[in-house]
Parts: sequence; structure tokens; C-alpha cells
Amino acid sequence: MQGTPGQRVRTRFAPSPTGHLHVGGLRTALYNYLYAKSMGGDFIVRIEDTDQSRKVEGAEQSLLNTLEVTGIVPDESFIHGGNFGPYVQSERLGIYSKYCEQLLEQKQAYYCFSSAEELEENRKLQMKQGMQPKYDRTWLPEEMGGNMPESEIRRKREEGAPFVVRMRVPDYISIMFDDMVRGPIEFDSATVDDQVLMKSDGFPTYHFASVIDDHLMEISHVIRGEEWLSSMPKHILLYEFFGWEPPKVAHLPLLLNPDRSKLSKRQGDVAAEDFINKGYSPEAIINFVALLGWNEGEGCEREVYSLDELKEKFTLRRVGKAGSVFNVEKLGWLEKQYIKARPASEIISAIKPLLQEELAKKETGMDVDRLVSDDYLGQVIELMRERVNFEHEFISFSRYFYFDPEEFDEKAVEKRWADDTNEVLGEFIDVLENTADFSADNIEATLKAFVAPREKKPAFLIHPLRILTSGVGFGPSLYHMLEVLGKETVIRRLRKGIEVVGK
RNA sequence: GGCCCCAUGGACUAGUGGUUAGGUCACCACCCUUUCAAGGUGGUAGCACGGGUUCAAAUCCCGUUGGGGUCACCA
Repeated sequence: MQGTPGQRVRTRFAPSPTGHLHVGGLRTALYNYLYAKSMGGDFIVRIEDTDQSRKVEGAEQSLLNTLEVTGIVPDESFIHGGNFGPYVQSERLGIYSKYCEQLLEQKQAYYCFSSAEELEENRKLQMKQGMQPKYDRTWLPEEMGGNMPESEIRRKREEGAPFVVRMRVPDYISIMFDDMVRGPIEFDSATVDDQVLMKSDGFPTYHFASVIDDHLMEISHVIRGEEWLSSMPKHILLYEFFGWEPPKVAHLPLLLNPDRSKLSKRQGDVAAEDFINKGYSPEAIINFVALLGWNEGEGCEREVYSLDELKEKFTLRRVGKAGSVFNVEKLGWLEKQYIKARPASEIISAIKPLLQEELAKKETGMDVDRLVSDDYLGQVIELMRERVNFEHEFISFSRYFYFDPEEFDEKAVEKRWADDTNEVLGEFIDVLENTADFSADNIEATLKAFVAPREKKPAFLIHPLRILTSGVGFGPSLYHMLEVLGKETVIRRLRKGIEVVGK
């Protein structure tokens, strides 16, 4: 019972099921996971659903899903099981009331019958006087240093009046603790409110439930956002009331909006899912978020880390103290790094379904079997790999590899067409049609040989050829693009295009 | 407002008394080049301010300023 945490490192991520996983939450989960794994310990997910009104249906599943997609797999949770369950607080109500009884008996907690209106009025008054709003202890019993007679409290209880249970914060003591990222921190108990422990609906508050659960689940390290720093003294006090050894704590710097306020919706996407839906890969997201507040240090200049590498290298020592702005530009750059390095086979299996979807929507003049072949897709990937921002752009941004262009970029046409372009182009199409070897090298040689005696530069034809076959004025090496497209497709597109674009 | 935390270029950061203050993203220029990317080279830009301590401060101390968090029967 005496809760001295064992040697084993156990960390937890304790979200409340109120919506999708926030990127700030993702980072907190990641750091908890990385720390546990780097120490050979356990990572636990506990659902903190003590606020019935804010509960969102299905949120806990969504939270767990997103974690798993990014590779953060809990050792224990309401889905994965474990020996310290239940892992959902609403299923642990009996536990909390038992411990509440104990504090009541120890005279470290008391019943409070103050109404919401009274509290609000009191708060306003204190604010007006420039004081910190705190409970005025109207219901603090005489025997605990207050003014309320025992008889009055008993009477209210017998009446069945609604009540909450508050902790009795000791007067004028200093509460100190050591934060693993911030160092020693000290609070004066006079600034700590008599926090509600049990709400009138019989549910515990976060503060009470999390302290009890962290102890019972043998959590060795609490790693959470900085927004919890100022409630730490309450938690410390509770551990003391129970005679429990508090876990080690680390308060992480916040993730910030571009204006440096706490990262929130309104200023862009904040749900991890939003980024995944946009096409960012879990690896890039994890990599990016890991570097927001942590770095390997020692003059290390690496930027790209896999989850496994992070597990190996992560330490709390290297977590910074200042908040960091969530800057999407760098995430985009990281995503590109991952796309450049990803094996073609992986990309193929990711994009093939997307292509098939597109092909189902629209007819293509090309050979469908060839388009969906690994060989063809592999060639497209190598051509587009360095030009694409997201995996799905191997399809969307590379549409001309699968469908004939329906329109031609007007600006590009205007820029690249001369009076005699169509005339020369027409002659060249005939030449191309008679070219047996449709390899990039040979197309290039053919084009150059064709153009030289006519005193034109290769670019005179290159650009129109690109526009007519792809519809746009940019893209991969023209010769390689034509080779991959294949002679039949190229000739068809050119003949058709020259009719439309010709002046 | 009280309490707490924080402070290196636009963003992420290295740096723990002696460095021409380093790297990445972004930006700019040049190179490469048929375009777009990618790549290469170079560049713009920073220790919030003021006092100390010290032979010597981005680094240590104090103050100021600035920013943030938190003050719920929300987490």
C-alpha cells in the first residue's frame, strides 16, 4: 500500500475523450512513450472521462487509433488490457470514493455546500479587489480551523443537500518539487485553492482522480504539458495526505500558435488527423513533433529520425523549456525527405488504390493493365519523386501519366508557341511516329538531329511537346516522360493537341 | 490582477565563462538545367534591455521589459 514506485519506469498518457487527438497531445504521448521505451518500461493510456458533460462519443477509440497509426502503441489501455485496470476513470468511481472517505476521516478534506452562485459572487468580489480568486472556506469546519459548526454540516448532510468535497490546503507552508525539465520549483500554500476533489455528481475532479490513479497504476514519471505546472502543488499535497511517494514529474513546454499563444484551433489545424488526412505521413509527423522541444544536442545536426531511433536517443534531459511554434513549413520539408527515401514498393501499394479509384471514375485512353502495373507506377514514381509534396500527388499531381490532358495551360502555351511552332511540330510528329526505338536517349538524339538543320534550339520543340502531352508547362525530364508514356499515347496526344492548340 | 514558467535570426534549435555565435526550415542570389523540382555554392538575418560578478559573459546573479500558462463542481 505504501506507494514507493518500483524501479520499473511506467509512463502514461491520460487524455480526456473530448475530441480528436491534438498535436500537442500527440507530442505529450510521444514523449511519454519514448521515455518509457528508452528506459525499457511501460507506456499506459488512461482515459480521463470524469467530466460527463464534455464527453464525446467514440472519442477514446479515435484517440487510440491515431496513436497507433503514428506507431505509439500502448502496453496497457482499455483496449490493450493490463494488470492495473480499469483504464477508464468512469469505471473506477468506487476507488475514488473510498479514498475520499479516507481524507474526510483524516480531516484533510471537508464537505462544501456553497452554491455555484455564491462561489461566483465570491470570485467576482476577490477579482475586483485584485486578489487571487479562492474559495472563502465558508464550510470549513471549526475543528479544521474554520467557522462552520459541526452541527450545521451534519444538518445539511441529513437534509441531503448537494455538496462537493474539498481538500483542506494547509496554511502557510512551502511546497517544493523538482521538475525534470525545469528544475526546482516552489509554491506558497497560501496561493493554493481548496480544490474540489469530488463533484456533486459523485465524480472525482481531474486532480483527485489522476493522483490516485497514477499511484495505483504505479506510474513512475508523469510527463505532461506545462499547463499543469500550477496545479502541481495540489497534487503534491494529495500525495502527502495519503502518505504516498509522488512520481517524478516533467512539464513540457507548450506548442504554440504563430502568435505564440497556446496552440489552438482557429489558427489552423491542430488535430493529428487533419495532418494525416492532408497527406502527411505518420513518420514525418512524429519526426517533426519530436523535434519541437527536443533535440539530440552535442552539436548534432541531424533532422531526420525514425521512431526507433528516437526511442534510442530520447532523454528528458534534452527537452527544452521554452514553448515552440508549430511551423508547418518544416513539416512539409520533412515529408519530402521521407518521400525521397521511401522504397518504391511501399509507395506503389499506397497509391495503387487511389489510381484505381480515379480509373473507376473516368475512362482513360491508355492501357489500364499497364497503368496499374508495378512496373509502370515504379517508373512514374522515379520521375516524380523529387517533385511531389505528398504521396497522393503521385496520382493527383501526376495525372497526365494516367489520363490524356483535357486542357492546356494557357500561360504556358502563350509563352512557348511561335508562329511556326505547329508547322515544325507537325513534321516532328511524323518523325517520332517512325521512330522504332522510343527510349529517352533515342528521343533526345532524334529531336536534336531534327532541330539542328532547321536552326532551332531543342527548347523550341521541348516545351510544346511537354505541354501537348501533359497539359502543363512543368514536370520531369521530357525525354523520360515521353518514354514512360509510350509511343502510342504520345503520338495520340500530340495529334489531338495540335488541333486544339494550333493557331 | 495574484502565482508560476520562459527568453539565441521570421520558425525549430546547438551553445553551460574565452566560438569569426554553429545547423535545419523559410527567404535571396548564383551554378546545374528544356520546365518544375531535386542538388550544389554563397548570402540576408540572432544572443530582449539594464545593472552587476569576472581578466573574460549568449552562458553566472539581480532587476526591467516582453511572452506564455494558470487561477472552474474542464481536463
